[in-house]
Amino acid sequence: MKNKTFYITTTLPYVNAEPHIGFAMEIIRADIIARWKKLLGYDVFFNTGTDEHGLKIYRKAQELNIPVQKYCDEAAQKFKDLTNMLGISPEVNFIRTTDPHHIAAAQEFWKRVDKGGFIYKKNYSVKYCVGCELEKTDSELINGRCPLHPLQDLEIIEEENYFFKFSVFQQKLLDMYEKNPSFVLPDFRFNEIKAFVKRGLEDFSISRLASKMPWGVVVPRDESQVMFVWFDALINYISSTGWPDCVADFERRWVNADGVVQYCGKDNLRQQSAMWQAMLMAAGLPNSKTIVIDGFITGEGGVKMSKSLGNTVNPLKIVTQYGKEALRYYLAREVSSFEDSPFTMEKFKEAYNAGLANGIGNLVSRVMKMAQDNLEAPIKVPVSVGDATSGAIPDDFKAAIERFDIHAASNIIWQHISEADHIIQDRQPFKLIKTDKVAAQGIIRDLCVRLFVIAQMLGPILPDTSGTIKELIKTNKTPATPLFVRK
RNA sequence: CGCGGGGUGGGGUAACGGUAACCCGUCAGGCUCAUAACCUGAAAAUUGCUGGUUCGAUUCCGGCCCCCGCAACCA
Repeated sequence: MKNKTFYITTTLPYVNAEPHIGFAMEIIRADIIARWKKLLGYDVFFNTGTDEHGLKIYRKAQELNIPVQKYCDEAAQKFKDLTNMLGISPEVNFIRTTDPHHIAAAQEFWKRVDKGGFIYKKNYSVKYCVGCELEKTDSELINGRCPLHPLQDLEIIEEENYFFKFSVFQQKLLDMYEKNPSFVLPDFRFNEIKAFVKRGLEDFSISRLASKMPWGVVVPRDESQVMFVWFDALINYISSTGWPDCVADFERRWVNADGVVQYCGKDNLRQQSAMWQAMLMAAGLPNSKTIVIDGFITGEGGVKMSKSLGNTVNPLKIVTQYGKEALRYYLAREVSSFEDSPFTMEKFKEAYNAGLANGIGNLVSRVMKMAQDNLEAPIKVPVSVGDATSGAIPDDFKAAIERFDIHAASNIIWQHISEADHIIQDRQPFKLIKTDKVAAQGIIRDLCVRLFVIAQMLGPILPDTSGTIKELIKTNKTPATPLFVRK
């Protein structure tokens, strides 16, 4: 029998800035789901990568006075390194929008959309601030003026661009939403995008003049234009599967997959759940199946993180200080699955001590010490540790993770940890062993089984810790050093 | 009347028609298998304000106040 397949992707971070905690959260969550599905026996295709075209990157490289490609190569390497540092599944697919295959795919995609009659040319006027030397959008302006240079009049630059007929997809999108009642999660985000589409859609420009900004995918049959970075970047979700060359892979990984999940932050709601879906429709390709929207990690007091406020958090620094499992723990358990959540180093340390050092770490030490000293042999554990259907994993945990509520799923694990601590306190096997060895051994074996179940659930979230615990149970050893040293 | 999210003990969150649960912190006690860990108990919330529905609302409805995103090409 052929394995069921599952597709999951993050958005591709734009390489004009250092990796930030928000993206770390997104990719860790996607990884948790990917690992979970793998545990269930799915053939999982897990995609991430880097978005490398566009004006901002072009300018950034110019500022640094290095070739754009070189800048992108270095930046992409940084994000690749990040995936290792965060303990992301090693088999993750890493796509770069500058990969030749992706570029070819983007051009093929364009051709199909064009063939369908959804691309046309028209004048596009850009508001340009000479002071900033940047194009400005209306939302950036205050009273129609650049807030940084309010005395200067904005220049209006007219250029001819290609546009995508987004407007004609309003009803098709609404119909698609209707047919897929959980297309966007959580539901309040789904409502938001529905309301947005109902208000009416405007066509958007999808190219730029190559003479002004050459760093992009060349438009087929018109070398004077390059694709606007959004358009090309979104296509990665299918070019990564092999489309259009390997149709078989595309069909297996995307078209016929049992799940096609796109994880993204709330700032990406429109792009993922409306624009990209319309683009797929225009190219005659099947839609995604689920879009999961994360909240933001904020600074103290719910304030937005920003460099100017100095409240940003570097995920690599945390990994260096506390380890990747600690960061994964925090992002899974302490951060709301769908709403904004604050982050401070103080909170992080508290959570680390409470959940990891005092929680799972301490429990492993106390249970395995008793087991090592009082059991003649390791307990028998389910042979196939990867078999999540064996009944070892509680149903409520399964349900929570299946609805992408990683926070709730994590809480269930820690309930089990607390329960085990209570059992030790109430039944005192360490004392009972002196008077009724058989009974005490029974309790200790039961505790080992409970610990094994906990390790099973921990698998997708803290893969290393899960493996370590299982190994200790199998060899009936207490850890030589604490799993998580108290900080 | 642009759209959406939120206001719950000192901090962070949960619940959701029947007087509030959890984590951190504080205080007192217990245990000794364990990482100054673990367990028990205590102090601490009129659940933003205000009307209404109801036998009963934190939970439903209306009004108001405040905070935060988004408001289209911000990749």
